[in-house]
Amino acid sequence: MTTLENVAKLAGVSTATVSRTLNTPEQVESTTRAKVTDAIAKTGYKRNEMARTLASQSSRTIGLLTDTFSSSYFSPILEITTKILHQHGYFTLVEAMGSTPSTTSSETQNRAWHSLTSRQVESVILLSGLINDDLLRRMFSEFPSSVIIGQTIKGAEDRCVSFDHYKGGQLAAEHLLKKGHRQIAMIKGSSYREDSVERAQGFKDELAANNIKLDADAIFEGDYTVDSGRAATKKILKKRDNFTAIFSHNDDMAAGAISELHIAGVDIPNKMSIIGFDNSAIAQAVHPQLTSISQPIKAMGHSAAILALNLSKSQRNKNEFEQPQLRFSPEIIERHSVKQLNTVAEQ
Amino acid sequence: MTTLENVAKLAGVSTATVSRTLNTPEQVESTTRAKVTDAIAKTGYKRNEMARTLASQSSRTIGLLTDTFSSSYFSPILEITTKILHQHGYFTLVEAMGSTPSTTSSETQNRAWHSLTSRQVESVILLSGLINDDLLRRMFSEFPSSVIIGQTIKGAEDRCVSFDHYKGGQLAAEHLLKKGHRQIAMIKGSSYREDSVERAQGFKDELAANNIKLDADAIFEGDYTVDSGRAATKKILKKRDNFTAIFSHNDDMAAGAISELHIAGVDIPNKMSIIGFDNSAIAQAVHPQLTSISQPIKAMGHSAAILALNLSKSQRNKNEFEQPQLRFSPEIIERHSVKQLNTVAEQ
DNA sequence: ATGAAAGCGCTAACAC
DNA sequence: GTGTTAGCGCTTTCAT
Repeated sequence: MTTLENVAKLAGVSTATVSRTLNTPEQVESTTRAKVTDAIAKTGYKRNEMARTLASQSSRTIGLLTDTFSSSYFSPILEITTKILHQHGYFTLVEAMGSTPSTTSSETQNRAWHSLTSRQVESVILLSGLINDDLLRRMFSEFPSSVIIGQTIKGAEDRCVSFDHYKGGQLAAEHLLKKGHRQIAMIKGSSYREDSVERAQGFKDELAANNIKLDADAIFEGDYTVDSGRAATKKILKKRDNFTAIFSHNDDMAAGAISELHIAGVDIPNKMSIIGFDNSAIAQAVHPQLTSISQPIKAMGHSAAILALNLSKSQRNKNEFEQPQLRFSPEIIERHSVKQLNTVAEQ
Repeated sequence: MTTLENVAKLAGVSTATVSRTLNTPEQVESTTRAKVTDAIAKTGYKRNEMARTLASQSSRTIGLLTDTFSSSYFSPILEITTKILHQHGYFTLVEAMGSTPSTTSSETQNRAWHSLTSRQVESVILLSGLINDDLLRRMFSEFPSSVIIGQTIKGAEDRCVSFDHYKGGQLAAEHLLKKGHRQIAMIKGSSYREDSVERAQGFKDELAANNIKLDADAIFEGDYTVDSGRAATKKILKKRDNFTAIFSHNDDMAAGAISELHIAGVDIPNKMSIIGFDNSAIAQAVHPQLTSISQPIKAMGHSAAILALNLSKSQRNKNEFEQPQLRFSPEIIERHSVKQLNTVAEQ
């Protein structure tokens, strides 16, 4: 392991000079800079980021904390955030906390959090989803440079990147209504998730505004997996035979629904329409391709990264970033899973 | 920021003692241990892993280097490796290098590598895929404690976790043959990927062993995306009308194929059978559910993690792990996308 | 069983 | 523009 000191000796300068040519090259004369650069090349020197962190009291790293690595949000968020952070000389550290409060030991959660903070992250990006998760909120409050994607926390709105789930639900209802659907079933997500209750509420309210009531027996619960969508659909088919459309709270469950409908011989969209949520990769892979409410994940990740950078210690840098967009709106991506029903005056 | 020294003062002991009660509690008397534990609780002390790394000359962290974070392998591998590494007090650091040699600047690649090594990772798990990637191989050779998932490198077989892609190709062919198929198209992956060429070779060889030739005009190329599967399938349908089956080099492309066949009104599996590769999540989400060659990703990740741990510096630990399985075999997961053709004596 | 002290590799005043 | 030096927070001999 070559150290700064080795390089310094070889170049015939002090360690400070080597450090300078590495960090602020403009402060060192070009001739000495050349000597140093040479020595670095010869020795194959690589700086030790750990020592650097300790000495400079700044780690130039930002944590990304998710519920589970298999979440469909995780990869795109990780991709965009690392890209941006790298552009600014920052590293990313990832940890997972477990998908639900109950499923995960608080030990796991604490370990994840500790793993991040003990490594001196300057900010952490919380990938939310869990509601009632006191821990998450506590982390958010206790770590003043953390930002959160997915919910808005009172009194700290400027650290929250959020999405209008309520409006997303409305949009889904509006679309189905416009297409003439009146008998609609909903496959919702866990009641633990705030986003899911908001989606449900927006959907219900929009229907209600059009004098349509979403009956309790038209609501089915899933856990965001393909299989749970399949199971819910089985129940839907058993329950009543006059539904013409299904609103699913995510695309995976919608895919399960589609699969189950195929098996039951129900034609999509002619006998049953379906609309998903998230516009994730799977929406384009199923047949018919799924109409879905899109959440601009990448853009939200982008905002979060900028926010995190702004809040970082090392960000004593003169050039601050412009304040990024914090609130994002849904958009409907029409594909081929919703049918225009023949005009019928009333349900 | 409370430091070890603060804790030591409050407890009325030396920093060494605090350090010991943290790392080797059995070496400190229970009464003093209690004092220290108290002080730690009172101050809310969290150890600084960076300083610890520097002082102990071991980072207890292992790098995971992938081509892209959106790879379908990445999440499951990350999930299993972090789980195992955590169990042994290790952290995981992730980086992405870019998906193909051409698509990515060598700067990006070097940055990724540097990000890992400069942070003193004790081992790195390379998630392979790229062939001809000198850089990857160079990293592997230059970093004696690195391990690789996905290919076997001569002279370092004990650091390689690999999968028998050739046999996978054979298995696919054997299955199709057994089901009576003779006119078969193949959607292969990039020729840059060794795994893909092996899959193709195994497939061809098995067909040849049964006196069936896979003509050049029955081979179509994709890039592992759903869309490329769709595009390839368009070509297949245009090319000839007597294919009865398609072998796709991954499930995403197979999903694209299924989608395109649906659009073209080709019944699956009655008019066209299809078999995928990887047995990834999407295989269960499409309709009909996809028969696929499974790659035991989780098990492979497990092996890699154990291997990495064994090669780590800090692993001066007395208790070594048993040598994990290094070579994995394919398995066919039958679902509903391949039809048993009515017995026809000859093609 | 515990303490003193010397670093780990680097940065950042502060001098020159 | 460059060198000297004092740490950053911890671990780890080496004494006691």
